[in-house]
This record gives sequence, C-alpha cells and structure tokens, in this order.
Amino acid sequence: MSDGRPSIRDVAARAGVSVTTVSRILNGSYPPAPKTRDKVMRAVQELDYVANPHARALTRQGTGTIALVVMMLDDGFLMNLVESIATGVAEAGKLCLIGTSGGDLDRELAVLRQMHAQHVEAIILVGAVVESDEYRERMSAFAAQLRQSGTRLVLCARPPIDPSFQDASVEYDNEGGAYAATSHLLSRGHRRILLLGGPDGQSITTRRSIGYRNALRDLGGDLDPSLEIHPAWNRESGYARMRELLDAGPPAFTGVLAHTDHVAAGAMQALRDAGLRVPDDISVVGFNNDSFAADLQLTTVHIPARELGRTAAALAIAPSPTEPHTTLGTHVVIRDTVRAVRR
Amino acid sequence: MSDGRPSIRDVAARAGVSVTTVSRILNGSYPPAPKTRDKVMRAVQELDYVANPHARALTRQGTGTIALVVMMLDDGFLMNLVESIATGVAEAGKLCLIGTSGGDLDRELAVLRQMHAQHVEAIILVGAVVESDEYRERMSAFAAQLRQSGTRLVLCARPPIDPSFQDASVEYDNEGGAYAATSHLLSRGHRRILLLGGPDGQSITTRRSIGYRNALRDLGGDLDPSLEIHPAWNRESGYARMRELLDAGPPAFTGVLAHTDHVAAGAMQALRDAGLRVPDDISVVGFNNDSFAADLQLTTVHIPARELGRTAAALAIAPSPTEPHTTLGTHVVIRDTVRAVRR
DNA sequence: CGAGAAAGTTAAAACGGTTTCACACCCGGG
DNA sequence: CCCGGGTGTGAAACCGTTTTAACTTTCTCG
Repeated sequence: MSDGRPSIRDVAARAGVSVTTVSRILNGSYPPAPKTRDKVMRAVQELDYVANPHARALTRQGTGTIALVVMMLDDGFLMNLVESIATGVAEAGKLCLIGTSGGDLDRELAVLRQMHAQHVEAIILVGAVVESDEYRERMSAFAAQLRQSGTRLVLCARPPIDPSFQDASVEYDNEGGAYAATSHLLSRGHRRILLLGGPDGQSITTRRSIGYRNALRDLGGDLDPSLEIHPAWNRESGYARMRELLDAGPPAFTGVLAHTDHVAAGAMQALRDAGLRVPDDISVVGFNNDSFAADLQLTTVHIPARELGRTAAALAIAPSPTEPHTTLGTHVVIRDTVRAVRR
Repeated sequence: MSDGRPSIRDVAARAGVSVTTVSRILNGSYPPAPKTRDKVMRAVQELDYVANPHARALTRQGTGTIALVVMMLDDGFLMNLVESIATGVAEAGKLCLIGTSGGDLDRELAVLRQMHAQHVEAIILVGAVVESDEYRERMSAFAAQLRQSGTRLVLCARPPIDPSFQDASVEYDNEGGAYAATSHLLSRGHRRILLLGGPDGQSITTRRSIGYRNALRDLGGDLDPSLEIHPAWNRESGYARMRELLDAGPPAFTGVLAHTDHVAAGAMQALRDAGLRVPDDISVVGFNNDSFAADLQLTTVHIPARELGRTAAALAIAPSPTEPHTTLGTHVVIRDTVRAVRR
C-alpha cells in the first residue's frame, strides 16, 4: 500500500507460495519442507516484512498488550513501580499501554473502559482506593465485565476490590510498615506521635492508621485522635499542615510519622522554620524510602517498589498465576531523623 | 463471541438495519434519518457496544495510539515529563504506549521497531542521544522508514537526529542553562568551577559543556580540562567521583556545577563527609530542579519538564504542527548552596 | 501394484469493521 | 408522463491475518 508496508500477500507472491504457507511458517505451526521455509524466510528478509498486529488481533486472541493504569506519577515510589512494570512487560515481548486517572474516578473508569475496548490481555491497576460503596460497586461491576471477556485484572499496591473476588494482586504491608515505624519511635521513648496520614477515606490511609494505633496500644503510646491529621500526599501539604499546628501553639508531640517522604520533608521544613530542630527537638519518620530520603538523612519505611512492579508484571503476563495473591514486606530504614526523647 | 463482546452485526440485527448504516451513524458520516439514528443508538446502548479498534485500524488509517520511548525512569524530571505526555495524549482521547530502552541502543531500536509495527500514529522519543556515527546512522535510517509510512516522529529533550531533517522536536536550552549556572557562580567570585558532567559522548553533556566553557571564557573563569569530570547521572556516582577527588588532595575548586540534582546531592554528601561545608567552603549548583532540590536548599537550573511534555504531546497529536521545532528556556533557581567565595 | 497413511500445500472462510457503488424511493419541473 | 436529482439504505468488496478443511503428492506396506 501507500503505507510502504508489505503485506503477507506480497511475501507469498515473492516466495511463490500461498499465503497460508507463509502464515504457518511465521507462526511455527508444524514444520514445512525446509526448502519452502528458506524461500519464505528470504522473501520476508528482503521485504522487511512484519505482520500487522491488528489484523492478527482480529483472529487470534491475545493482542500482546498489557495496560497499566495509575492515578498520577508524582513520586519516586510510583516511578519505580511504573518503570519496573514497564520493563517486566517489555521483557516478555509485550507492549505496555499507560493511562493516568489524575485521581478522578470518572476518568479512571473511562480509561479502564478504553483499555478494555482495546482488548488488552491484562489490566494492572495501581494505587490508592477510595473507600466508598459507590466506588466499590462500580469497580466490581467492571471487574465482572473483564472476567467475562477473559481480560485479567491485576491489583498492585492496593487491596482487593471485593473480599469475595480473587483477582490477582500484589500488595505491600501497609499496616506492618506503620506498626514498625511507630514502634521505632516508641522504642526511643516517644509517647505522643503525630500521624501525618494520607487523605481520609483512602484504603492506604486506613491500613496505616490501624498499624499506627495498634503499635500505640500494644506498646503504650498516647492514643489521641487529635494527633491524627490528613494532609494530601505532597510536600506543600505537609508543610502547610505542620505550620498550622505549630502556629497554634507549642507542639503536643515529640515524634512524627508521615505517610510520604515528601510530606515528611515538608513537615521538617515547617519545623525548622519554627525554630525546632530535627531530630534534636522532634523526631520524624517518613514512608516510601524515596531516593531523596538518603539526602535528608530521613528515617523512613521502605516499600519494595521494584519487586512490587516485577510481581505485578509477572501476574499480568502469566496465563494462570501460581500464586495469585502476594503481600510483600516493608521495613524501617534507620537514618538520622529519630532520636531518643529528652526528659 | 465467547468473549461476550457484541459485534457491529449484533447491533445491526437488533436495530433492524444493515451493518453499513450502523457504521455510518457511529462515525458520523452523513446524517441519516433521525428515526434510524435513534433505533441504532438504542441498540448500541442496550448491547453496550464498543467498536473493535483493531478491526478499525485495518481499514482506516489512524490507530489512535501514540508511542513514548524513554531510556529510563530514574529521576523526577523524566517522571514529570512522562506524566505530562501521558495526560496530554489521554486528553486528546488517544492511547499512550510506553517503552523503556534502559540505555541499551539495541533494545531502543527493537522497541522503536515494535512500536512502528504497531502502526502508532506518532513516536515520541525522549532523552539523551549518543554521539556516535553508528547511532546517528541507524536512527536516521529508522526515521526515514517512519516518514515513508506516515508515522510522525517527535524528539523530546534531545537534539535533531540529523541537521538536514526537520522532525518535530521540542528541546530545552542546555547550553543556556549551563551558561547561566556557571555565570551565577562566577558572579559570586568563583573562578575554579568543577563540572560534574553527564556521561561522556552524550549530546546533553556536550551542549552543557559548551555553555560552561563559554561562560568561563566570557566572564573570566579558569578554563581547566582537569576540572571537567563525567560521573553517571545518579547520586552514587556523584558521591564516588567527588570522594575520589577529595581523597587525592585539597580541592582545586571553590564551586561545583553538577548535571543532575542527584549528582549534586551525592557530591554534597561527599563534601560533608570530608569535613567541607556547603556553601561556606564550597558552592554547589545542580540541574533539573527535581522536587527534592527544595529540601536540600539546592540552587539549581530549572528545566520546564511539564511544558516540555505538553508540547511533545501536542506535536505528536497535531496532524501538521504549526511550529515544528521549539526550544524552551531554562533558568537558575537560587536557593542556598552558593555563597560568595572567601578571599 | 494398489491402498492408505503421512506430509506438504492451498483455497476459502472467518475476524469486525469501513467504504464503494448501486438501488429504491420520493419529489418537483418540463 | 418522463426525467433528473436528492436522500436513505444495503450488498458486497476490502483491510491483513489465522485457521479449517480439502486437496495433492509422496511414502509405506501388504
């Protein structure tokens, strides 16, 4: 065509065989006479022929495409996740479609529909879940639709949509991470620990709050609701909320657990601006172990982003996963923003 | 079929019209009788019909897909770039395929071929270029192939493949950024400025070196080849190379210009470890204005990543770009890692 | 030597759309 | 009454591949 791309007919004509034969040879369906094979392969070489994947998708099932849907690409954790998913998918010789929802539920659903319409083999859905019945209902209807059309759904870094579903999923241990971080602060003598949680009503926030409270309860910290506040996940919000708190009076806490290294960084800035030193006056722990945490000497909870990504990619690729549900561990990386509380 | 998706024939049958009519109505080819239109639309609704994009791609040209090829997703600059490209593409109702090359030239070419085989409408190629004849040659052959098949190529944050080509492209001013950063240091009395450039033989490195040298020449700094070294683009490399230098003896420079904020961060760490204070003893300027630069109080060169991404997306989408080549400006963000040199 | 199996190849029918071309219909004007 | 020209609609061809089923050869064995 004017496209300049040769079709399988051109190859067949040049090799002096039928279209069927060419198709067979290229797909490795049973071995034809070596002589024919050579003729065809030569023709393919000469014409630089590559099969049209769309035509292929029409007959075969399997488009060789995996979709990746993520809310936003705004921190190092998600970046590592996306990178490792993308390479995992590429290593399997498949293509990776990416879509961002920007945190808007309608847009998320629209993107998911579009991906589904594209006949992708699997959809990897990354990130936070809103804890509303409406959302759960919509997602669960969509998941049913996916199942019916044979599209796999892989949930990554988020809890199952519905307890009764057994979609493939890979999570990390939010509750355990928060528990460990809180314990770390408690073990240094901190009793009043400010939780700078994520936005309210998101599953991640909830899980981590549970871990935080359990640790306080188990190990004897102050369980005070006024110590839990919910900034957005970014630096600015962390700064602003900490600033508010400090403007209102002397801090009612000696330790801080932030749900993001960015939030931790913002909070630390606000503390410094208020003349408080970290960790001498106030200790701070972050979450994610973003690359810059090392530069800030920030003690933080490490999330195995790359492993998470690799696992998600593997689940998306495997026709039937051996282990459909995995939870990866988290651990505290100790640096230099936590110190024993002064008496 | 067994995958539960209705075909255009099902819709036609249900609406009691021909397939042709359904196709016409859905594509807005000339307006048919309103009555027919309603019947068809109702059938579409009831069946939840969505046209199969692969079948569509077979006849029409235009798959509604844009490809994005990037070496690696390892810093905030690229993350912002990818995010803004992805949203730009999505806002145009198109899909975005993403591929990573991991810096491997063969893999890069393989990915590009795969994208091309997929009949994408445009390919956005992001990031550094190796300055070798072989690379230039291969890329230029590939670009010609793309042109022939009507696939647009958009170069983002990288120079044109071949001066004679006028592929759509959007760059930022590497030379100007390096010039400005160097001037900034010179204006504070620094004469001997260490350049922690990117890997040798990459276009970005070259452009920035030129800006650096021009500033030294114009404004009277020391033009000393031993002051130009080339770590990789990451924190570890920045740390290691600075460490080596300091281990070899007292620093022969008072200012540092790093090609990445990560490198700057690593270098600063090494300086601190060697007992030198930033900025009291040594001044440091970074590049990228990554989000964490604010936390380090790092003076750095801002690159307009989001604008770069939006522009690239626009170029990829527009059938014929009005302004095929754009260079966006860079500027120095002054924070607190540069101080006047002590005499 | 002939029958039947095995090996190699192919024509034709999918797949799910778009597009070309022809047809049927209705209306107004000569 | 016949012709010309919209207006809606549909049959059929096509896009580039896979797959089914049938058709030649050639081989093997009784």
